[in-house]
Amino acid sequence: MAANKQVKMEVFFQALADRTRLRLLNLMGEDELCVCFFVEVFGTNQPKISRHLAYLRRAGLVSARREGKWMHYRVTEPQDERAAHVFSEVRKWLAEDREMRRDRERLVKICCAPQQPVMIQGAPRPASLSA
Amino acid sequence: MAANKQVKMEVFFQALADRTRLRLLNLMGEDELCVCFFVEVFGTNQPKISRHLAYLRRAGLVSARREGKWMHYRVTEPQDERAAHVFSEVRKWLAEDREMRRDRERLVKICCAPQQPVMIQGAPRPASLSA
DNA sequence: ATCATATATTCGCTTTGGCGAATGTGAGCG
DNA sequence: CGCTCACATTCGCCAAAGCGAATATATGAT
Repeated sequence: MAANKQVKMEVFFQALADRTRLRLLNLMGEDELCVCFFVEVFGTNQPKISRHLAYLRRAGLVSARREGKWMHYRVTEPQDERAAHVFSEVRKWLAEDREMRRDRERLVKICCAPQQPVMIQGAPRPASLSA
Repeated sequence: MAANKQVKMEVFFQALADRTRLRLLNLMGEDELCVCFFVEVFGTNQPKISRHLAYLRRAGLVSARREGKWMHYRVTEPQDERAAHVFSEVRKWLAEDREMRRDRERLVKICCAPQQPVMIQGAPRPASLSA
């Protein structure tokens, strides 16, 4: 375990200073989520998503897990207690935003649709929606 | 007056994504503070301070008040409740940082010194230290 | 080994943002 | 008026960051 990898505050806020990254964090919620879902929900190109996820990873806000061809990303709790609390409050704030809500709804809709979009056929379902 | 100038989240975090601006916000604390004190405490050039204060102002995080030759800046509470809470928690976080603490100490030291630095002689005292 | 799929990285390009130095502005004073 | 003081803005310059397009990598299937 890293003894006390202190969160650099500017780096933390730089990571939050972009709408796409905020949307990514919002869509992850409490669970891990597969890259293809971000692409599908945002309706954007895939490299853009990957670049922003990489940025978040470098900033220490998310971590990634490989499962076969798929990569799952999830929010990482900062070690610093105060930072973790701020981060948590930020995410609650995100959840109230119009566009963020729409994103969530689209995720649900996409997952529950009888006919899945091509991109995500066979992709691992988000845990929160697989109940 | 604008009815409900909604806080744009990216703009909010962009404003926080710079160490100098974080230090400015920290040094203001709950009271208004005169520009010359920022310059003196940070030991930097004055245009740099003014530019960052202007940035914070454009982002809606601080407001300014003129008093003769002097300009006083203070933190502005966001209208949005959730935003205000996040902002408040961020500032608590700032207050725990090493450098931020040093800044505060330097402010006190400068204000209480028997021989004031030339720059701030005659400048209006910060309210929090004039008791 | 070849191919397809899922994701990551690189490449130009443009925009944004930070800096110090210089200059502009508004208030008070003589 | 002209001068000074406190502060703001502008000007080049450079680095960071965002974008779409193209390319690279890794895994699994055949």
